[in-house]
Amino acid sequence: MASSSTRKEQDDQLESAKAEMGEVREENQRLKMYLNRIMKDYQKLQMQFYDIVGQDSKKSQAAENNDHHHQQEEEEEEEPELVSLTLGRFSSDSKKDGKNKASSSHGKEEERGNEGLSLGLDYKLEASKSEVDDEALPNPSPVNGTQELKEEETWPPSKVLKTTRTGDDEVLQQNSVKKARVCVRTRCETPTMNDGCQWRKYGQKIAKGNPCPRAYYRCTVAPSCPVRKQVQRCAEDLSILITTYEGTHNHPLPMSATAMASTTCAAASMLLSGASSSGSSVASLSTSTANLHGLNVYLSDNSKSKFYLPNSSLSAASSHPTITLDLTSTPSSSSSFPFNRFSSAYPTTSRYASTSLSFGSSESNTVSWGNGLLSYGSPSTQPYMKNPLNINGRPQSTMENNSIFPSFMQKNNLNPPQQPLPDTIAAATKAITTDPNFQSALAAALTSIIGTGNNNNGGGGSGESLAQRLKWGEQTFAVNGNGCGSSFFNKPPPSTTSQPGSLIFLPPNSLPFSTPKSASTSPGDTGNHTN
DNA sequence: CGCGTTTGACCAGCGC
DNA sequence: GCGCTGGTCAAACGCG
Repeated sequence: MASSSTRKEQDDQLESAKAEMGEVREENQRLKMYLNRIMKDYQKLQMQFYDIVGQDSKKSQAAENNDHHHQQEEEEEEEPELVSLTLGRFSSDSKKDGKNKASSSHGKEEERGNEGLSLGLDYKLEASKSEVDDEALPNPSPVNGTQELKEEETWPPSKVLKTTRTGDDEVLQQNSVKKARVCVRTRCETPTMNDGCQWRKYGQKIAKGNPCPRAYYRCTVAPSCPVRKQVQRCAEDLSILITTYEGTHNHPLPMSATAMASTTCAAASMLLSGASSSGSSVASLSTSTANLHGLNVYLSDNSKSKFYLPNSSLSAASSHPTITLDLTSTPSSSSSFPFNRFSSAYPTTSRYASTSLSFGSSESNTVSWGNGLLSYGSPSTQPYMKNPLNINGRPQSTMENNSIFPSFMQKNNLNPPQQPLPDTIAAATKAITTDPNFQSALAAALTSIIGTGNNNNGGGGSGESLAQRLKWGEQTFAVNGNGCGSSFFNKPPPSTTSQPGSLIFLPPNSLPFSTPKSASTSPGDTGNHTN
């Protein structure tokens, strides 16, 4: 009797399991359909976009003859390609898009630009690989995604703008919108995290609430490059280095820098995609946390707190949407995600959402990164580079190694970084993206993040008009213009067919973490030489 | 001598 | 309006 009953139970379970599987299959089918639909919509929009752009360019050309302002626009058309497209994302249409962005300050165009943005990330990623980018851009910055977004949002500090620093680009960047920042938290013993770029320190300041001085760096790869970064130690954990990137590289980046750039780009894209939907959706994002198989996606609404320590002060300047990539190894999974405390520590009073992505070691798949490269492995092997690359043949060692905490560094007698191999990175990326758990988790996370958002589009944004409403299952997603993040789902990789029954993800190569095939340049100098 | 860092001063934004 | 703070500038300094 008992045995039969148990057997029956088993059968029932089996049946139910089968039924579930069937449902899941149906779900997958449905998702596929949606995906196809999205693709069609995307293509349609793309076509429309091209048309509009084409018309627009004609108009502007005509107008240029009569108007100086338009002349400016034209100039922008030249530069914009570097600036707006630095992301390298848009392929053939990138130019057009760039143009739009350049003139994004004007209504319609802005919309279009946004559209391009929202749809473009994939492009960028592809483009970065293809020669299109190079062809299209005289001075293309292959990567750095953040940039374009930021570019679009402008590199804000008005002061900065006032300084005649960037000339043409400056004009482009003078959009009123605040630019997103990408904060990267890494467990890095070195004074600064080497991201492959060349930086020059132009200032240092002690921020209130944090005994550790904050160093200001400017990208010196190109004289006119607007990109800056702030480096600061975490007051609570001096081993954690907080690097904040702002701006867009308007120049080609060294291979070793592309990884970071891409990643920050994606992060910013994600942030902006959320932020673009304006306050309400941001708010919806604000409390979302998801553990994506080791990839913690944390969306918080404390722009004020940003990534800083709870007790560190965040200035009023916090009006930048900030996304935080937590590359520190978090002892536990998402639930104890370090930033949680931040969110709790800071009431959500901010104007912009702060988004955190944690690549901690919550699971077997640990992805941490330093030196512009990802390392795939144990958190303990925190990669860092003491000796920055010699791009341009200049010794960079002095540039970033004036540590904020030299003594600290010396004390800890840092070990030479373990250089992550490009393959490793690719493997990590692949592992993450191909993992069904990841995909499903991501789907769930997205559902919770986006779906719950409802995207009320409370206002502000240009988003609404641009918003493409996508029906995803029962959820309705509004994909807003700025959202590169959304583009993750908008377009399946050209070369890769959508993964069956799962969300489309960029192929590892096109992921933010995609790394230069030859990361040779970078870590070479595993230099132990301390300053 | 050139280049990069250091550091004090200055400016602007924000909150009270 | 005032004070605080973050961010930037630029002269001085140090190093190779």
